[in-house]
Amino acid sequence: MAEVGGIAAERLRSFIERIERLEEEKAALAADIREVYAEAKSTGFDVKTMRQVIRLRKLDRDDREAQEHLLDLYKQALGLEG
Amino acid sequence: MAEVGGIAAERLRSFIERIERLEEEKAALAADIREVYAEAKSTGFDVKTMRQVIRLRKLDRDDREAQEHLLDLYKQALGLEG
Amino acid sequence: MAEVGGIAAERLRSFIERIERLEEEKAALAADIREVYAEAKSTGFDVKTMRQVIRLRKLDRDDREAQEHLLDLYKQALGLEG
Amino acid sequence: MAEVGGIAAERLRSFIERIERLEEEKAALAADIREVYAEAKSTGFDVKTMRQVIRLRKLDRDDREAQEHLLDLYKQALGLEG
DNA sequence: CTGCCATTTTACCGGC
DNA sequence: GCCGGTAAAATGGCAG
Repeated sequence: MAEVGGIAAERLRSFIERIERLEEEKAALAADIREVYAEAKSTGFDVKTMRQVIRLRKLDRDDREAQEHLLDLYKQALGLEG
Repeated sequence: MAEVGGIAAERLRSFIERIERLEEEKAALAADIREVYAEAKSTGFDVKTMRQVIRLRKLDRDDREAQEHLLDLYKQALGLEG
Repeated sequence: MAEVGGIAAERLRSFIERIERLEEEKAALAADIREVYAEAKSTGFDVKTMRQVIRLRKLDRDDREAQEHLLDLYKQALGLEG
Repeated sequence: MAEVGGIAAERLRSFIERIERLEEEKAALAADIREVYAEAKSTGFDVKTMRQVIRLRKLDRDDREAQEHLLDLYKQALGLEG
């Protein structure tokens, strides 16, 4: 019985389960991250500040990526790197 | 008739209408922005690149703000600026 | 120096700044809207439900506008109100 | 130089980097998930509906877990399976 | 329990 | 006219 109501049920089930598995791993990582924050906090660090630092470093990274992306656009616009 | 089903109908209506008014203005601005892009495009500029430039400049601004916010947190953490 | 790398730099800068200015105003309105929701919430209204109401009213408005637009088309086609 | 301004700099750096590493892995998983959705979509499935299904299945799982947790509490309270 | 922040979802806009 | 990607809105989760 590969088809139910015109839907390839097995295929769908496979996709769903792959996603659920990945979501599970993602949730586990989120839990790990929370643990690290908790550990840092119990060591006396300020979580709010840590988050801010991490956000800032991420902004820097994003900025660099955006710069590179922009450069690519310019190259493209000028017909370089063909 | 200030109350309907336990809800302060007039008060609610007022909030709703304030929001709808603001949303309208916001939509108008979005339309203006689209127009500017269209004009720029018809002048020969590449819209995609323009968007990227604007995004980049915004990232810079956000970065600066995050820096300042971080500085504030540090000050706070050190008990400065009482 | 009106041209850099074949790009009318001043013209571009002008477009960019117009857009950024408009974006700023748009962001300010978004902030206003958030404030109104916050106020409504602190008055005891449920924000989520308010959003639903607003969405529905917008749909209604869009419908009416579409209807009116259609009516205009018909009138035009029939040579009325020319 | 283990201390800067009263902050155990190395320790902090270590926490930050652990978190960033974990965030990176989390982002990678998010990308994987997006890919699976994309693949499913290109196979003809409706992504929005798939998300709904997954949300529902998660609710079911959470319910079951809550039930089981409650059961454990009861068992414990009754001195069973100690 | 409240407010804030991240993530997710929806809507829009440009390109093909 | 549709698709893909990008930005905005909205919801949910976490810290304080």
